Amino acid sequence: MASSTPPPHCSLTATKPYQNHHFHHLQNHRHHQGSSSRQNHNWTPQKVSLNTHVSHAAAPRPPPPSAAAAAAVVSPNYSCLSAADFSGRRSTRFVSKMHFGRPRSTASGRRSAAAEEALHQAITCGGEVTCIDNILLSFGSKLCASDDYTFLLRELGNRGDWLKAMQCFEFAIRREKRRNELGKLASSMISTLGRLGKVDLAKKVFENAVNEGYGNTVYAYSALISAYAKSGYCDEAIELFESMKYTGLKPNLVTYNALIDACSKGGADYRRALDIFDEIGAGLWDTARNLFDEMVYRGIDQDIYTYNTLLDAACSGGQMDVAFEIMAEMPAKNVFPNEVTYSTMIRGCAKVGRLDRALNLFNEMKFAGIKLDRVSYNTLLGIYASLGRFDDAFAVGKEMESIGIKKDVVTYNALLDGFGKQGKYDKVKELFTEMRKENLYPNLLTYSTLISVYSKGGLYEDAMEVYREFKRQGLKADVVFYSKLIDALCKKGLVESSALLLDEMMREGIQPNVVTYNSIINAYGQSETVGYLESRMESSKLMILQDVSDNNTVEEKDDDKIVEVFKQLSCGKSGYEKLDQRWRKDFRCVLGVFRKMHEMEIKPNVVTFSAILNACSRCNSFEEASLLLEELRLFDNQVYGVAHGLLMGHSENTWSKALLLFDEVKRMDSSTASAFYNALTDMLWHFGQKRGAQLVVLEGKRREVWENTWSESCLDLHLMSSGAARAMVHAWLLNIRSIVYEGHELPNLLSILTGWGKHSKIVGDGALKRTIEALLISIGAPFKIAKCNIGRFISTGSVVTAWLRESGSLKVLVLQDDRTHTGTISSSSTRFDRIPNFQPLPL
DNA sequence: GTAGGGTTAG
Repeated sequence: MASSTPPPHCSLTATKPYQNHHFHHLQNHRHHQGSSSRQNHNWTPQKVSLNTHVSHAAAPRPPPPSAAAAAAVVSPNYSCLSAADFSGRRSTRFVSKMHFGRPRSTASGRRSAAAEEALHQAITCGGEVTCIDNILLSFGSKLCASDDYTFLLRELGNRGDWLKAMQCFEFAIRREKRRNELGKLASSMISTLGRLGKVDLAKKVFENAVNEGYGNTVYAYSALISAYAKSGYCDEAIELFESMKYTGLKPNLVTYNALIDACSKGGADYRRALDIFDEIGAGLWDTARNLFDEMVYRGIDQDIYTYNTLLDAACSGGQMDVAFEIMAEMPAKNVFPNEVTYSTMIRGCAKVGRLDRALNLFNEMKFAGIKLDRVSYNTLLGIYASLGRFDDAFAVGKEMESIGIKKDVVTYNALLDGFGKQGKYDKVKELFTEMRKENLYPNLLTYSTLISVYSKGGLYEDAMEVYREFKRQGLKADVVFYSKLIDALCKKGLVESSALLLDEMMREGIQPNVVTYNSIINAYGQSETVGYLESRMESSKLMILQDVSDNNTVEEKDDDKIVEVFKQLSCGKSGYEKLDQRWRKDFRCVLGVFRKMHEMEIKPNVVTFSAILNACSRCNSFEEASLLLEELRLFDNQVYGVAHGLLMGHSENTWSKALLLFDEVKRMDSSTASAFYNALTDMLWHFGQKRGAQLVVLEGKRREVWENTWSESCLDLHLMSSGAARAMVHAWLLNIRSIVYEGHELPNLLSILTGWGKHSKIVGDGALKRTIEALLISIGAPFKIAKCNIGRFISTGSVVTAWLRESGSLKVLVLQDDRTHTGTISSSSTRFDRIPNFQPLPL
């Protein structure tokens, strides 16, 4: 570890990502952009007419009948307070977790029996303004000091009821005079609010506590830093940490742990409007790591929390190699991996597609004698389910039940998703019935999974039925719910219906995010028909949505746009086929969507870029595609400049810019990176820039975007798109050719693997295989399909050698660009001289 | 006062 290089005296102010942050006095703490207008600055519980729960969708029990009404009663200011709204990547995830509580948090048995009883009454009371006060008053002095009250705060927090917790807190501080106890209460309240994502309120509690003279404790600071961490407010966390210097408070281990957590989770914040490749993890990872080193420097020992937090940072950034290194160094520091460590690592592996390593970790865990807990089991089961290995998944379910952990909603959601992805709708229905028989209540995730599964399968009536049940439960859709549905409909070419839903979600006050828009961009040209662009819609028109209610008969009038959409779809008359076709074909509308994102301050990311390139690949007009890319350069010259330059065959500066871009991509996880290379290569290949495509693909190989792409005897294309794969076949054969001409022998058996094709979710879909088969035939390469593996082409070294020695083989293998910077087909050697890395790579 | 778990685009 980097402890050999001591950090500067105060490394925090010297480190890069936030060096421009100056200390602001707490009272001047700036507000989060976009949040200040929604924030209720004058929080007083008395002003709120409140009912019980604030409609947290993932409550373990279905909300009481009044929940929907309660959600409506609570002022919109409150429902918008959640930090989840600010950052596109965060959803209900962190909120839903809170409801299950943490068993360890109840470890302290210091509460009195009166506290338990008070809690019970608080939970069951209606939530009227005075009810908590009355309950607490009735217990009088039986509730002792901070222990009982912090218990109440925490338990109410675990149930998602921050309003009652706030009331309880205010009651307690009114009656408490000791500064010490007041400080404990404040820290506890801040922590509770932080866990529920109510970071603005947490900050107010903190500031108030500081002003009143009991908030200046390292506990309160740590709690607020942690609250910032949970909502992704890295800058604020750091600023607060730095402000501790001026208070004479010394950060301790917990403070550091929370701050590292903030750095690892803060990258999702859209306010860090850097470039489109500034994805999570990458930038802030250095900060987290520096903090770790700073702890070493200051003599603060790391504990299991520090390590698990740091590992989480590495894993969420897709940096699994680093994560494994860190994990390996733990025992030397006398910190031993626990089940949290393992589930963090396993999830990290699964995220970057290394399921083999994930499964190995499970074995390692068992070997190390670490018991799998609910999280670990669900993680394992989820991996199997996502792979379609249902026997294994069920075996895991059996095993967990055998040690007394019952299947929960998470378990079922994983199974439903897995079967749904494979199109096994009967099984989905069966499982859905089963989970209810087990008295498990479907939650938002369950419903959104089912609705999207059914929509993708065209089972619109089933989708509608589930949706109605979802509404009856009083659950509220969120951005993911809508995005999944929009994506499902886009994939069916129902772009207009998707647009309708986009409109509807915004009317509901749910902001689409980058994922929503990426789905829509991906829909362009999805099922391209012959001919193109006989009509050009103004891009702005795209966003004007039609009102389908006209098409409904009066008695069917249903005041719900989603139901209407399903109704129309299930009748098989969406009424938009014509429009859809137009939209589909008019891929230039992508620009309109892009502009819309810009307007809405939704930052495009690398997936947007890949989606746009894929849309280009589906467009038959070179002029249209190049024009689009050129216009997009106004938004991001680096990224689209490279794409445009390569497409136009500009070699002068383009390649050096491309290399810089590839450096950026290198920082991402492998599946994101390979999607980028696949998309770029596909587009270049599609428009005849085959040399360019090959350069890109070789650069990707050099940077190990696709693992173990080739050896002398085997070319593995299974992670590649058809363009990338074809460019790669040429490169590999040229390389083998050079081996032959150098006088070396080829291995006896040569094979080309295609697998099931790029990101194929359909078992047995051999699109890539068919493409490669056609290519091999067209160049006359003597390969044939292996008998035992239909995704594999094989040949023998001698046959291939003979073919490569034929006079024509070089000509068919060397790729040309249709367009070069001079606009003419010049002699190839000239062009190759201008572009580096042309020579087929030696092995 | 601090750490891990189900969903969305590729």
